[in-house]
Formats: sequence, C-alpha cells, structure tokens
Amino acid sequence: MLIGEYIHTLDEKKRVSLPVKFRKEVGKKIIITAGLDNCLWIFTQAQWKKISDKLSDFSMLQADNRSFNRYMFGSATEVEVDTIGRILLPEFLVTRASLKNKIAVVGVQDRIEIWNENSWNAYKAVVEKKADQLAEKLGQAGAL
Amino acid sequence: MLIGEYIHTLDEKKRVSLPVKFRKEVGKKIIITAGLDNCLWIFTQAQWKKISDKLSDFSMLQADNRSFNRYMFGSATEVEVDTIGRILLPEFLVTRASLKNKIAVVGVQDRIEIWNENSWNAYKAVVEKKADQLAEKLGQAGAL
DNA sequence: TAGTATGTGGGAAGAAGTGGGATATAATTT
DNA sequence: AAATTATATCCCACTTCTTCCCACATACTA
Repeated sequence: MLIGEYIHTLDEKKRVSLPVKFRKEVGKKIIITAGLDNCLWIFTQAQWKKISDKLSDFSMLQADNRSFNRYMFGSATEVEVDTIGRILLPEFLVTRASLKNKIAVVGVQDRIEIWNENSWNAYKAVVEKKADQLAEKLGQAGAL
Repeated sequence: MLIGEYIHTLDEKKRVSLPVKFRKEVGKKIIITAGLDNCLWIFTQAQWKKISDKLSDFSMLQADNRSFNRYMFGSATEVEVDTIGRILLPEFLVTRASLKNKIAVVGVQDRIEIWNENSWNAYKAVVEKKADQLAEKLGQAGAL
C-alpha cells in the first residue's frame, strides 16, 4: 500500500529519488504517465496492465474514449529505477506537470503521484476545506 | 476500547509517547492520518485495511473520489511504535494538525486522536455547550 | 522511603537524499 | 571517415536527517 507525502527535489538532470518506503513495492521498472489534475502518475507494471486492459474495453468508436486513451497511453513511459532509488523523468512530462525544483511525491493506495510542490499544497488546501462534505458524502455511501 | 484523555509532549524530534493504556490495543505498527476537525487519527492495521478496502471501490476517474483518496492516503503513514512506546510523527502531519509542544492524546472508542492541546480544549468547550442539544437529537434518533 | 513505571530529553551511528564528475554512446561537422 | 561536441548513463561522495539507544526525571505504588 502506497501512502504518505514526501517533499523531494527534482535535480538539474530531471532526477527524483523515490521515498524508501515506496521502493520495494514498485520494483525496478515502473510506468509513468500524465495523470489527472496536472500531476504525474506512477504505476507498477502489474498495475499498469490492469488499467490498460480496462481502458481497452472502452469502445474506440466514441470520441471521448479515444481522447482519453490517447491521453493515458500517449504519455506513458517505462522508466527504470536506478541503483540508489532514483528515476529519470522525461522532459515532456516535467513540462506537463509544471514541475520545478521542489516536488511532492504522494502515495495514493496503488499509485504514486508526482506534483509540483506548490500545486500540491494548493490542491490540499482546497480539499481540506471540502473534507467534511466529502466525508459526509462517502459516509452515506457506506464507506466509513 | 480506547478511552480517556492524556496531555503529552511533542518533543523537538516530533515524537509522542502513547499512553500506556493504549499500547497493548494498538500493537507495534499503526497507521496515522489526518482526521476531520483538524486532528490526527491513529488506526490499527486491521482497521486501516477495512477503510482502505472501502475506498478502493471508488473510481479514480471521478474528481471527488480522487480528492478524497488523495486526502486519505496521501496523509496516511505507517509508523512503528518504538521500544518505549513512542511514535514519530512526520513533519507534514504535525503541520496539518497545528501541533505544538503540548498535545492531547484522546481515546475515541476504536481510534486514538491527536490534537493540539488548545484546539482540543476549545473543541471540548464548544461541544459541552451543545451537549444538551446533541443528546436531545440522539435521543430522538433512538440512540440511547 | 525505596522501588517501579511512565514520560522526556539528547547523543551517536547509520541511512537517505542530493549533487557532481567520469565514462560511454550518439550526433554533428569538417 | 575522423574528430569534436553533445547527450545520456553510471558511479561515487558529501551532507543532512532519521533512527536507535541510553540516561534522567517525575510520579505513583508498595
């Protein structure tokens, strides 16, 4: 289970070290792609297979599905974790997620998210304000 | 059953000792996360599993679910209880709950809550004033 | 009053994160 | 085709933070 938030550095060579707590779970090869809400998503290979299988079930005949598939698949890249636990982010993904020197590495159950630090803080602030409402809603859904 | 309120210290290294009465019940590894009303929640691993299983049913394609999952998982951390019954709080959770030197450790049925001492006192004061009304409401609902 | 249990504080060893350099590979120019 | 430049990958070293351990203080109990 991937949980927790870590503030790490994106160095000049576009490298990020993964938090130690995540390394065992994600393995040596990961899939990184553009996520929703202007962050990057990192999946294990197994997880990615699940997702891509699901996505391929959607009909190619619908424009929305085509767009979304292009979005997810088009930006997906396989990346190796180096000997000391770092990954190298492709330039276009750095741009896509507006990553600067300080980034947030966030564990969200079965994926890792990479955020620009400021965007992440801003996002959190918004969600925190709404948290009660969200909890209420989910409570009604029988979640907690 | 976790009950009672204890005022403990958050030392410079962000450590808090758990009240002895709670230790047996929570075990050696716990999950700590940002709760509602600006406090932290501590769960046993078993409880956390229940919660996360529920949450995994929600699709990541819906914005509200993404928000809540990020909130719950992103702010959760697995923490070990050290040999003398202390836990180490990650910086971002200390910030989230505005914890200072003095904190309140509160047993609430099946979870432990961590509060800034002042916030806790303020919260208690408010609830006390409303207690009659709350009781009335619960009585009508047939709770007691 | 002595002994035990709980809570608090700090120092030292180790690990994690970050930065920089060297080597190999590819590309471009003459 | 050779040489030089550029790019990328691998490896090493430094620094900072974390973790583990031990010691002290206070409070409670016998």
